[in-house]
Formats: sequence, structure tokens, C-alpha cells
Amino acid sequence: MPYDPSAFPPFAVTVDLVVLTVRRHALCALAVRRGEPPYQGRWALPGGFVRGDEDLTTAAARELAEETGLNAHDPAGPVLPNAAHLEQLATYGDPKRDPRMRVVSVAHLALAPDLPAPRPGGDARSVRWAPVEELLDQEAGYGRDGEQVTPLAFDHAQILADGVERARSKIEYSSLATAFCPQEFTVGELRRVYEAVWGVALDPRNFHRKVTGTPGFLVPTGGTTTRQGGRPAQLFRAGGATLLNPPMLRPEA
Amino acid sequence: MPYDPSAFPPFAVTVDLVVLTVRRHALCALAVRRGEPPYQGRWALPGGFVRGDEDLTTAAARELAEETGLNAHDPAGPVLPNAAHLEQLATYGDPKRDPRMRVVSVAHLALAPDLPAPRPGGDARSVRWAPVEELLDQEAGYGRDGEQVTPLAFDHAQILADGVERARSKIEYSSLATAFCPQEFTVGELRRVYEAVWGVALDPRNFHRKVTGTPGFLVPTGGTTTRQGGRPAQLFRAGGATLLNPPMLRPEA
DNA sequence: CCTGTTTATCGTCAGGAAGACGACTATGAT
DNA sequence: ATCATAGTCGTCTTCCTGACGATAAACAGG
Repeated sequence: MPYDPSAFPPFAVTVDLVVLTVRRHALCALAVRRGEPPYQGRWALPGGFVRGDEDLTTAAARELAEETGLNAHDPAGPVLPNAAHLEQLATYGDPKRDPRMRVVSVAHLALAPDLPAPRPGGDARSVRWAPVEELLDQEAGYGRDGEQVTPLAFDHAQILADGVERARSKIEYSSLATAFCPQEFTVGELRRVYEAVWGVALDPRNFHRKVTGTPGFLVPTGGTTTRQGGRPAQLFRAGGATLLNPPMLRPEA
Repeated sequence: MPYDPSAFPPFAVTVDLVVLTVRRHALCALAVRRGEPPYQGRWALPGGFVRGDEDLTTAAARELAEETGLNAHDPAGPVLPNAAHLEQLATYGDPKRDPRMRVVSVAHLALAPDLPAPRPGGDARSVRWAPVEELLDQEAGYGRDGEQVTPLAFDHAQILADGVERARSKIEYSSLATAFCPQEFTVGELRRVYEAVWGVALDPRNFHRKVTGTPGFLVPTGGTTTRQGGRPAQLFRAGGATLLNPPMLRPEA
């Protein structure tokens, strides 16, 4: 019964990317403006077709590089300067999600540090970092700079919401928040990542105690910096630990 | 560039199911024997093609019903007697995972209580509950009853391992362990679920304090049972809570 | 130079949760 | 009657967290 090669409906398979970063104390996602129907002129998540000989993760990494110039971080390989965390998020396959044909999209989640160049990819006008709050709040109407904000194309609002929720919960029990930081960073910078992703204020003293007391989370590099103003802060790199035990606790209310 | 309808490679899309239950103090998964090449005679996860007009979750629920007679549990609907938890697990799309053609499989995870009828589905000889340890340990060679055990077909060993890991971590911070129990169950039965899924022994006194002290986890029904021998135990139903805060802690070593 | 502001870092204390484990209870089996 | 088996309630110690006081090291401006 299964696998009759002559009797299965053909699908198009795409990858869509939720690329998150923290800019100006806000969690932002990469959005591209669609140049053709359907949803012409609307913002959408970057993505594209999976090629015939390509793995899903490979396709996602390729799209990520095309849009941002970021390399997917290979846990086995060396630490690259432009490395982003990349993982599979979920797969969306409602028969009506694309009006033209049956498309199944394997969404991926990428976490990147704040990029010096806002739009290193191909065409500049149609790619931007937008606060996720702005992209998800369909009632907002207008963004920060007066640009009209309409709901994201296709089911991308749902995909983005799922990606944001994944990131919010995953930084609780893993060291993934460091993926939002440059290679060297301070405890305060890491704290501001948590505050931006969770949208809450954290006590600097308790946060400092927690992260410096978790073995393998942070490794001091010896240097200090004063780029945030105030007293110089120690610089750290991400340690080898990936799972935090006990986890960071996200405040309730 | 994206979505040129004439220029995308066609894929077959399937759903594969990791159906877990707890039988005789062991975590077991549903396996079907393949009747045709490739991997003829090997055990595999149940699954099948997604139909042309069908959502992914719908396809998974349909396959689950076909193989086990279980209904997928709809959180919004009433509590059905034969309801299993069903959620999307991950998607597997290596170009070579099926030697015949390009197949992308959206794996789903289902958790079911121990079924009175071991193989309620279609053909009986070729479906069985097997301890996951047996299915995943490719060196085992022979199962409990002398039946030869070979590695699962395709990449199903990886899919099963991912599903088991998802279940193991998810019962930590959610009330999902109750999906392995009948509608009414005792604290001891719930504890044996945790012990089987995690493969560890838990202190009955601390476990009792924890689960009865977590608001919304368990609701006493008033009845008692002595089906486990010993002193009669209170019967409970699953409460409304889905997230456990603080979570159950999985012992380290 | 002194003062106020900002950020970083250390310390203290009370409350809650978890692991270890003793004690008692209510069944059925011998 | 005695024992074995499960279930349930308590106690104690330890660890972690949240709240928050205090000090340190930079910069800005008068």
C-alpha cells in the first residue's frame, strides 16, 4: 500500500527562515518584501525552494547565506566569525497555505548577533530587520518610521510566532542566548539579550550571580571593556556547556 | 526568483509516526514489518503518504487511527476514551533517505496509554509494540522472544530516537506523562510511567509530594483502587495544567 | 578636583523546593 | 497472626532564587 511510486501527489518543498537578532534592545526578525503575487508588496520571511539534491538543513543554510551572508554554525567545526545558530523549527503544510499550489514549508530558526551591515544580502530595498512585535501586531498599522505594516504573507505570522516562542523558551534551559552576542561580550550585554527576548527587566545582580555561577556557560577572556559606559566589565566567550542546569528562570508576570 | 511554478523539483511527502506507550514497565514503540522492498521484512515506523488535499496533522491522525484505532486528542474537544496525544516531531529530508525517490517525511509523535488489544489495526502479524531499547540497540541481534532484530528501515532509528528524546524531555516540564495513563490512574502508576520513560527509579515519597503539590496537575476523583496490590491508592484524573512550574526533575546520573 | 550618573560586581538574608529518609497505614498472601 | 507490598505523611538539610544593600570604576560637567 505505501510507496506506490505512481500514486503520490507531488508537492513543492520550501524552507522558510525565522532569523532573529537583538537590535537596540528589541528582538528583531529578518523580513523581505515580496516582489510578485501572491501577496505582492507584503513582507514575508526569507525562504525558497529546496533543490532536488539538497538536504533540508543545507537548503536552509544556503538561503541564510544568500540573505544575510551568515554561515550556519557547525557545532563540530571551528567557530567562524560570521556564524549563526541554525535549527529546524517546524513544518507547515496546510493545503491552502499557498494559493498557487501545494507547498510544504520546513521552517528553520536562525539566531544571529547584531550585524554591522543591516542588509548585506542581494537587493537592499526589500530586506530589513523589523521588531517582531511590529511584525506580529497586525493591528499596529504603522511601523516605527511611518512605514505601513500589513500582516505577513502566507502563514508567516504563525511561523514567526512559533520561532519567537521557540527562542524564548530555549534560552531558558540552554546557552543559546550567546548566539545573539558577538564572540566576546559582557554579562550586561548577555542580560540585555535576555531582557529583549523575554521583554522583561532582570535584576543585574542576580543575573550576574546566576550566569557566572553556572559551570561551562561563560569563559572569561581576561579582557575588559567599557563600551557600555560605566565601570569596565569583564569580557567572556561562550563556554562549552549547551544545557543549563538548573535553567534560567523567566519571570512570571 | 522564488516560486516559479514551472521550476521546482517534485517531492513526495509522507508522515511517519513514533507511537509510544508504556507496557510492562518499559517504553515501547509501535513498529510495522515492511512487506515490500526496499527494506522488505525489516521493521519500520508506521506512516504513509500525505494526500493531496490533507493537512499534515490530519494525515498523521488518519495514519494513527488506521494503525491503532486511536483518535488524536483534540485539546478543544471533549475527552475521548481512545484519545492519544499527537504532535509534530520533526521533518526528515535527506535526498538519499529513500532509495527510490525524493521523499520528505514529517514525523509525528503520539503518546498513548497501554492498549488492551495489542494490535487493533489492520493486519495483525506485521504490527507490534517493541521496547524502544530493543529497536534502537542495533547490536542486540535478538529481541526478548528470540525474534531477530535488525536496524529499523530507512532513517527510522534516528526518527525514533528523536521522538523518544522529545518525550523524555517533555514530561519534565509538562503534564504529558498523563497521556500514557488511562483516564483514571494512581500516583504510583504515574510514577511508573516516569520511571519507564526515563529509565530511572524515583523516590515514591518525594514523587507523591511533588505531583500532588503541583496545582492543576492531578484532580482526585474520590475513588480508590488496589489493582497494584498493597494499600489502596487514590484515583486521579489529569488536571487542566499543561505546563509544570517548577518542572519535574530528571535525576542526573 | 569634586560630584553626580552609569554600569559592574560582591554580599546578605529570607523563603521555597528537592533529595534523603523515617514512620505509619491499609491491603492481600501465607 | 505475620509478612510483604504499596501508599501517604513528616522531618531535616541543602541548594537556589528573589529582594536588595553596598562598593567599585569609569565618564560628564561644573
